[in-house]
Amino acid sequence: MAKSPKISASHEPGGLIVHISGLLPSLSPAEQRVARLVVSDPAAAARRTITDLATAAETSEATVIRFCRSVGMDGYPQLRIRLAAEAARRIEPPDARVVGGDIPPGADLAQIIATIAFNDARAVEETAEQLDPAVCEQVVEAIAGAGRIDIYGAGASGFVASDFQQKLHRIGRIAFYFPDVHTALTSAALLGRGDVAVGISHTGSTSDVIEVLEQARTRGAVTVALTNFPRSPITEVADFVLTTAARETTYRSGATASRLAQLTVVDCLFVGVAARNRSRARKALEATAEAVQSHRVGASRRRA
Amino acid sequence: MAKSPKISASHEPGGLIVHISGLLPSLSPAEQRVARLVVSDPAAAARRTITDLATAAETSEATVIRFCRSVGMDGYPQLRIRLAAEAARRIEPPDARVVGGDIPPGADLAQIIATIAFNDARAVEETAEQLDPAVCEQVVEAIAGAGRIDIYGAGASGFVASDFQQKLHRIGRIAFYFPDVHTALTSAALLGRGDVAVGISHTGSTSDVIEVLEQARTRGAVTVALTNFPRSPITEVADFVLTTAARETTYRSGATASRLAQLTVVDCLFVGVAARNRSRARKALEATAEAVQSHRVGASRRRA
DNA sequence: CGCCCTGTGAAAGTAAGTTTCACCCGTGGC
DNA sequence: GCCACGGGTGAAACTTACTTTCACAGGGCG
Repeated sequence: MAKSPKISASHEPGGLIVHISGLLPSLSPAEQRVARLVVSDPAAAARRTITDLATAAETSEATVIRFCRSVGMDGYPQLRIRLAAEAARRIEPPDARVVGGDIPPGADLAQIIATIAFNDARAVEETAEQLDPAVCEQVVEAIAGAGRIDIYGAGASGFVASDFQQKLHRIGRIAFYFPDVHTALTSAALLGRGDVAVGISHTGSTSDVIEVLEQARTRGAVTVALTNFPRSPITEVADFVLTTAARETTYRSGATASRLAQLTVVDCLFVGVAARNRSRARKALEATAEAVQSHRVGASRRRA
Repeated sequence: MAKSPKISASHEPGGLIVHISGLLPSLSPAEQRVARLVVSDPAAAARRTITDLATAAETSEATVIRFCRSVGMDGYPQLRIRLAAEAARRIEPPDARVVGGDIPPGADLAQIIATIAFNDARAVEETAEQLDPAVCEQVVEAIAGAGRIDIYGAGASGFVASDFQQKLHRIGRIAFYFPDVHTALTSAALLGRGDVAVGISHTGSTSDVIEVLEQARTRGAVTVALTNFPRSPITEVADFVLTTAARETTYRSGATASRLAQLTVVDCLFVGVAARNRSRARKALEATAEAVQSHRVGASRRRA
């Protein structure tokens, strides 16, 4: 009854390595040698061929196979991939990323990259988490049914505004973005019921944007604010408020996290609007995609 | 040894899957079928034998081997264990989120938001993981020491280019961005040794950008490419190649993920450059921050 | 003393992975 | 329009890795 016929069948929950070291004493001497090698460096073992491992354990391939069966594997290849998986899992303590923190003066580039990426990704995730789908829904509806959409944003938020404008345009919505305050004011004055005005401001305190949004509101347009600060002035002139969740580290990070968060929100709105009218949006997108195709080189393969 | 003399050598630190999806468009059709299978379910692929995988991809074993070589592996067994390791690391299938996938037609807004945020955050994370700090370092050095920096980008990548320009400008570097090809070409022609040209193109196949970058290179400038595809044409005219890792879902997502990834890279470079000269950058940033302060309302509290 | 039983490796056998090669097909020159 | 060319491909030959078989060595026990 002893060992040859699969001992613990297929159930080694705690992890393969643990499992193996657990039944190490019940193995035959030659198998134990194999087991010790495997346990001491699973990753290395996974890289070896069966012959290689057998030699290292001073035994034959047959014994290695027997070992595989003893620990519940079908054969050597299976052991190998399980080992690789195991080894991969038991590494990487995600080191000391400074959550939302500053970047230490002596940091090398790899650290900087890790920190930035971590914060950026967090901003995106957290923004999505706290986004209110109900509000989004209403905004989407307003945009989808709008006669015209004006988008305002200054400085860094201007990029986002412009991006949003371009996106909406590509799916056939009539959208405008104005880099200039005066032009924007003029445009806002021409809005009316059934139109939508979107103001983007990270701080929520950019007077230009607030002013324009206010103008739009008095004209009867639905106003939407996108800001990081739920109680900032801009929210007072907005019918709907969408917030980002970027804990802007310091000025050093160039405010990219907030930008990413804004873009994510814009993307959600965009997809929401596009989803309202699948076929039309699809057609429009395909047409615009085709239009730029001619500016690509190497049409043969690298079409992506 | 004829055709595939290791292109991107041995550096796919971020993760094999990411690496493969980046390479995907540069693969031959049959190899692409294999790649897609592997990317869509690495764990399953790791369990298959080469014949099995070949059959599933409707191709021959030979092609699978070719695929292995194309992505930098020695052979199939190596791919297998790497895949297993990879699959193990990326734990937990985060519920029904369609990783890199499309958004189902019937999805409600909450689902859409979750999917988008997930993919966006992933793009940022994976991009950071696969960024080569050594290359970044060199690029940072070049930019930090450059007499002048030209940044090129068309369409969506233009926003990123513009953002980069603005960032560099804010820390006192002489940087330009040209929305127009002809102006850009003119500018490139005026570059020389000690200058840096950065070309941004998600596909890496935007002829305008490639052309301009090439021009810059012949003039003796250091050329840097930022693209999602490590083997795209743009890499041929670049001294340094930085890649993003956005598995662009469909056109529906409006290519935001790739934008975010690009911005993250730009942010890293920016912070890297800024870190090179802390005090000067700090002073410049403070000065520019002050300059826009007057456009804020409610100065008392919301200083952020 | 000899029997059986376990552990073992050599060798044979099978399956997996790899290389070679000829074919196809699209491209570009003549 | 023809032909040479070269990349992409799979069939088949080949090599290596894995698995099984088998014979034998040693040790306990009747």
